[in-house]
Amino acid sequence: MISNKAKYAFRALLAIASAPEGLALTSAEIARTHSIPHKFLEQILLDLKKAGILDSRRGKSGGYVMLRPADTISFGEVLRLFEGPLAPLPCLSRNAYRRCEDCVSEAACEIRREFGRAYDASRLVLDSRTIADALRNSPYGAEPGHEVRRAG
Amino acid sequence: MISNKAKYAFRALLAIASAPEGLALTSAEIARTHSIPHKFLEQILLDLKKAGILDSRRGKSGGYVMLRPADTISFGEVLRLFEGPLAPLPCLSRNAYRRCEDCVSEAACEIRREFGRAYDASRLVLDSRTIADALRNSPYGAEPGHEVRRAG
DNA sequence: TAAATACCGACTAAATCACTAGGGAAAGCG
DNA sequence: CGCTTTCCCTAGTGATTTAGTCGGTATTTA
Repeated sequence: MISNKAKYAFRALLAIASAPEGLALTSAEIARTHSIPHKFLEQILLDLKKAGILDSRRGKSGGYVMLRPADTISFGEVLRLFEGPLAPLPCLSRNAYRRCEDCVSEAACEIRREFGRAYDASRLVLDSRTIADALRNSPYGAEPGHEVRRAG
Repeated sequence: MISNKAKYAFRALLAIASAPEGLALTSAEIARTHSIPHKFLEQILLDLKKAGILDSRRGKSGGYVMLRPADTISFGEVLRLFEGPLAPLPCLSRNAYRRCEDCVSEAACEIRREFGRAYDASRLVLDSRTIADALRNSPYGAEPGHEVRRAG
């Protein structure tokens, strides 16, 4: 199970990415429309900003906008931001490799091998699917403002 | 990351499954040879017994043996035993379905859809690969005693 | 009967989760 | 300037989970 924090981050990102280009959404607005505790959401948006995913403006008519285009932001990247390494074993993480204590041989470890298969499978999805993809296939959702103009 | 508990469970299971048929391994033995805290391992083996995966004998020359054959025990089953539902979202779990609070529409939820893809991919691996599979493909490991006799 | 083993319940210290509290800093408006 | 609105930052807190430990009981076998 992913954390609420990560889930909130995705909700917020999807909202910001699907807003008309240039229009900043405030944390209060997003919190209200998506039932996310406001102060908690502020922290999350801050993290997304520090990660270089969002940009922000202060003061009246301030808020958050996308910094990078939505089609360059994968689910895996965001998930790692809030959950840490996604690998089921430390010895399978590329970013945060750590040898298992008491591991005799990684090459011979059946557990590593089997979980490696599972991890490969899910990583392939998580690291290739982007926020833009998710919005594009959405049955009701708009396409992201950064990619395609809405008809109107 | 999976818990130590689950990792210990896999180590112990693989050890018991690869022991000669009928030979019971004691918790102390497994703990020693695999660097697992003994009392902690006892709890884990108990859980595996309660789940109908292992059987046990008490007293001198007691220990643990497989109850079900190793090729009927998937990694997913064992993992669920110790980690609870594997689904990344409660609304994606078949066994332990729970609606997300504040979910307007599951069909329209982009997060659910994308994580559904990732979960499908890893579930396919985890629920199909068995303890026997893991031992069979092991470069150094023996084949499980329950399946095939060792040459000798 | 003694030793070895599985079985059982309670406890604990540390970490993580899901927030809340209480501000400060900057931008814009009048 | 001062006021409001927003983002920004740090600390704290109660509940839960993790990773065990501790101290024993029950059962089997030699």
